[in-house]
Amino acid sequence: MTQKSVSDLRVKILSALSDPTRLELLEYLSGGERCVCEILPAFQRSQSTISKHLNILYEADILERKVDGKRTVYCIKDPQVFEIIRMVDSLALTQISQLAEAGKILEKSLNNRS
Amino acid sequence: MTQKSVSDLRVKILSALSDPTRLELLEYLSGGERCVCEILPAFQRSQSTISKHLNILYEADILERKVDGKRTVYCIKDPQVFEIIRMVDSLALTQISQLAEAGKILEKSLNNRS
DNA sequence: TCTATTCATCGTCTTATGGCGATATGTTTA
DNA sequence: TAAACATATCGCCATAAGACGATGAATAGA
Repeated sequence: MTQKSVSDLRVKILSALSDPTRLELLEYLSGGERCVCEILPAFQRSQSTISKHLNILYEADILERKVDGKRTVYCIKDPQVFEIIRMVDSLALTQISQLAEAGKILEKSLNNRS
Repeated sequence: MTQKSVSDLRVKILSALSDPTRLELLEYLSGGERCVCEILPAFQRSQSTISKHLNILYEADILERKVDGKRTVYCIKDPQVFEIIRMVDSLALTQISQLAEAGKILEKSLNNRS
């Protein structure tokens, strides 16, 4: 049973991370906890949209939420999530540099042709 | 420009990983390169579906593809992708154990109540 | 050359996702 | 208690994504 839960959670976490707005939200929250009214002006999205995104990250257990008076404060639950993102970036960078390398080789062979 | 590319690729990679079938495909391919006709019987999905999933992983630069006669062989391009998945699992496990911990505490307090 | 095999792609359907405005809910403040 | 504020949620639309069967294209073998 735990096995199934882990693979479900795995997909849930990865799905939550696979959206540009949510990645920006995480980056924004890397500076520490913020209430929604602070977050909103930093994003060019409607309040309902941001709220929904925050909730998706919360449901995936990536964000923590605490209600403080009439405000709701969100923060990163486990900074390990940034390690994941960094690894993805690292993979992406490897791909890009390989592409650039291929580009150079291609260019060189095109020049040699003339 | 590279900046935008990295964040695009980041989302592309994460999206590619956020599907249970594709994660299973990666796991299956962790044993080494396989042609599609080997992969198919291992999955209860139509040929077209598997082909599409493989293509998504290929487009995200996670899989490599080589045509060999009438076969197409897929393999993991960079094993670092498994590091990413392991980190996600680790995050998921932390969440589950925290949940279990909370469950115990709740149970204990319920018992104490009686 | 005809046939079978292997795989990608297309068309279609259904469901999921992201976006928004409007509305509901709870909380301070006047 | 009324008004203002802060958020979540609802209902809707448009687009994306996953699934399948059917078709297409390439290769291998008879």
